[in-house]
This record gives sequence, structure tokens and C-alpha cells, in this order.
Amino acid sequence: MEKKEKILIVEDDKRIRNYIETVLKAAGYDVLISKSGSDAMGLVTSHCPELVLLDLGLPDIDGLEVLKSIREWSHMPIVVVSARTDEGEKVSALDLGADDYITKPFGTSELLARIRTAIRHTRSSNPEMFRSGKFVTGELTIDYEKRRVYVAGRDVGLTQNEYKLVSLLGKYAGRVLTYDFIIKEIWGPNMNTDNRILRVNMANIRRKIEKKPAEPQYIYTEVGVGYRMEDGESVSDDQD
Amino acid sequence: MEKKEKILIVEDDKRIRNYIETVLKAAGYDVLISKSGSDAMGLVTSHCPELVLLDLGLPDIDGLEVLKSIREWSHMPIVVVSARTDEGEKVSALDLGADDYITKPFGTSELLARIRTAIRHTRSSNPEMFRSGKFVTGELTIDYEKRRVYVAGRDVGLTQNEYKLVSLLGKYAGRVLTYDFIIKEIWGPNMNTDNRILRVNMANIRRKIEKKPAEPQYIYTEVGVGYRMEDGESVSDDQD
DNA sequence: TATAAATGTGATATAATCGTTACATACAGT
DNA sequence: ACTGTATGTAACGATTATATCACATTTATA
Repeated sequence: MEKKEKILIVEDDKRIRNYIETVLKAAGYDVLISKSGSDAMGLVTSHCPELVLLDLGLPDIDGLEVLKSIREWSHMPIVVVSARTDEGEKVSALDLGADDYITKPFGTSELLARIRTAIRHTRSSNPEMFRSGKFVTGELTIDYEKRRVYVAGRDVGLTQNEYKLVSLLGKYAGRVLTYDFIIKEIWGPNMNTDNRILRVNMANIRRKIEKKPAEPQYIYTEVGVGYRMEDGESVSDDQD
Repeated sequence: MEKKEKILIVEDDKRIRNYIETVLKAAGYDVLISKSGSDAMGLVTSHCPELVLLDLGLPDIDGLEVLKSIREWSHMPIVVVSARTDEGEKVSALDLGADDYITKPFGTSELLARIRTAIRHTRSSNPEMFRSGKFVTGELTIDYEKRRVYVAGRDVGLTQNEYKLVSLLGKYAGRVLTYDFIIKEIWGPNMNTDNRILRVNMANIRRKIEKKPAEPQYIYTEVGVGYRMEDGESVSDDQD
């Protein structure tokens, strides 16, 4: 457990800021603080933190603008913090290149898990998967060479589109993919933005890979946003 | 052109033997001679030639027996020489692990081309393909990562089985694959040995990838034996 | 709890794929 | 040229994949 990564917190609300700061320091991270978007840009360039935790509800600049301008020159992990109500904002953030988002209010372990996932992921995206040509989480295995998906060693027999979908989610495991992004990836940029077809496919996939399709353990729904593949690392959801 | 590879000729007919010897020496190979199957085994073990050119019509032992016993301990390239009429024999030879066959009578350039292909192929089978993840011959490209086949840059839209077929032939480019072998590879070992299904698939593939399906430039038919994918290296067929 | 929005899922129609058949064509040997 | 064998190919039906619809269920929030 060698961590001493710098994390930049961009958050105007003092209470939340202190809370996050305490949690992250206790977890062994170096913590940088910024109370506004304009400060944040300076700190990012001068300190090059390992990860940015960015609140979208800033007083001065729109958080999305900060996100956009960082992404113009850097791929550093950015996790966005947003209010539960602003679903559209989450989608915009992910589309602009955010690695993940956390909804207020959030629990300690969820925060830490998301940060770990984001840092691990942008560190030369998944060396293990690259080495073995396989993605594994729980009893689910995606074999990228054979183009097959197994649950408990059994080939679940996905169709072409179903495989593409699972394969895509596996490559971005632990991160949320928006409906729009997924649809464009699978059906091409000319496909309309309606997500009904995605829902039907997902139902069929879950019937094949999940023990109880109503309570998926592998592909989670992120309401109003998209889907997320379980990452192997368990993310328990103790919400304060 | 650094060649000084040793080639063992196993051939009882003196005229043919002399002809081959002359041709190979002129092409810069070291040549070993054996007039019978029993001699051949000894020379193979003592001299470890780069390639064996094996006539199946030997007086003492059946050529196939020689082939079989070499294959029990070595993967060295073996090219079989056989009479035009003995189609069944060719199939047996390929099934027993021969790398290629030449039909008597054969021309100089055909002989040399087959030998070059066989030697190149068993030298850590195709490093170029391994590096790029692609197989290219003429305007045809097989992209093994994307699982797509292109002709002149255009995706030809193969179905699953069609892709498997082309992909298989590409991996063994330049070598003949018997009907039986192909069928077992694509449809599994339980499939019957009838090659009609293969013919239909091949017709559909050729309609998609060949300019003139009746005169294929990419996938050749080896009458009575199987199919062969063009290898990039042109094998002109000047038959004396 | 009531309500609206989002998501899940069975049913259905359309399209693509696949294996089979029947016949056409090419080729070798007589 | 005739004959038999091997290969190519169009056409058919069965199966499977796909997209769309309608409605059920879940979720978020008042």
C-alpha cells in the first residue's frame, strides 16, 4: 500500500471540503485545496496532482469549464462531485472526459473506491487485462481473443451486438459510460440517441450473465446517466 | 538473399532426382540425396536439414511412413512430391503434417516457391503478421484485432463463419488446408466430412472479396484436396 | 403514498445468417 | 466427343439476430 498521491479538492462548501480533506488524509493521500475554479486551474498546472476531485457547483466559473480546460492539455484522472438532482450535468461531465462522478451526499468508502478506481485506470489502462487478453470480475470472464464471455466457466453465448456491449463495458470497467457514448460506439455515429434499443439489449445480456437480472452484480445501471461494469474491486455502498 | 540451407531430397527416380538437385544447387541450397526411405531417416537425424523434399512413391517403405516417423519428433518443413493421380495420398500427407505438396510434373519456379514458403513459414510462423495483427496480400487485408476483412480499403462485410474461414486460410497463407481440416476447425469435430457447405461458403466469400470469383486471386482451389490462400509472394505456375 | 420519469422486459415483425438442395460448370480420363 | 467426378452457385426454408413497440416495474422526489 504505497500511496502518497496528491489529490486536488476543488470545493467551495467549507463543511464538505473539510470532510473530504480529513477522509483523504486519513487514507494516506496528500491533499491540495482550492475554493474556486480560477484557483484550481493554477494549482493543477503548478502541482500536477495525481487526481482532481471537482465540484461542479462552484460560485465563480462553471465547473464544466474547468473540466474542459484541463482536458485540453491533460488526461489526468478527474472525478466530478455533483448534486443528485443534476443528472444532465453528470452526463455532460462524463462526455467532456470526466473519469467518474460522485453524487452528494456520499459515503467514505464510496469516495475512496471511486478515487482508487480512477487512479488505477488512467495508469496505463489495466496492465493485467493487456497482458492476459482477458477481463475478469467475480465469475465473469471476457476473453478478448476468443471473443467469448464466460460465467463460471460456461460460455454464455452472446450475439454480436451483445458481445460488443459487454466488451466495451469491460474495457472501461469501474467507470460509467453514458447511454449516448455506448450507442455511438456500438451502432455508429449515425444512430439516433434513443436508448430503448440499449435497454432491450441490456435486458437480454443480463438474462444471460446475471444470476438475478433484477439485481445485477456485473453491470450496474446509473440512473439517468448510463451503465457501469463491476471492476473486481468491491465498492460497498454505505451511504452515511 | 543469404541462403545456404540444407535440403534433403528423397527420391528414387534418378532423372527427377538429378533435375531437382541441379535446380536447388543453382538456387543456392545445400543438397543432400537419399534414394530410399530407410536411408532418408538416417540422413534426417544425422544432418538435420532445413527442409525435406519427400517423394511418396518410394520402392521400399511407404513415403507416408517416413513422413509419420519424422513428425513423431520434429516439426521441420516437409514438402511432399506426388503423382497427379494420387489425390487421396496428398490429403493423407497433409493430414499427417506435411507442409505442402508438389504434383509431378512440376516447374522450376513452382518448386522453388513452395520450398521458400515452407521454410519461411515454419521459421516462427510469420513475424510480420504477429507484429501488426494484420495479414495482407495484394489488396486484401485481414485485421485480426477488428475482426474485419478489407479489399482495397473497403470493408467487405463477412459473416461470422465467412470471417472464420478467411481468417483461418490467412493464418496458414501459402499452405494448402484440406477440406476436412477446415471443416473441423470451423464447424467443430462433430461436423460430418461433407464439403458441400464449405463450397457454398467459399462461393459467397469469393463473391465478396474476388474481382472475378471464377478466377480467384486470393483463395485458390486445390482440386481434390482443399483451399490455399495467396501468400503475398507470387507463385507463378509455369508448368513445363 | 402519490406521481412522473426512467428503466426493464415480453411480444412481435423484419432482416440476416446458415445449411441444404438441385443443378450448372469445369476438368480429367477414356 | 463422352463420361464421371469435382467444384461453383442460385434458390429455398429454417433458424437466429435485431429493432421496435407496448406495457410492467422501479426509482426519485414531492
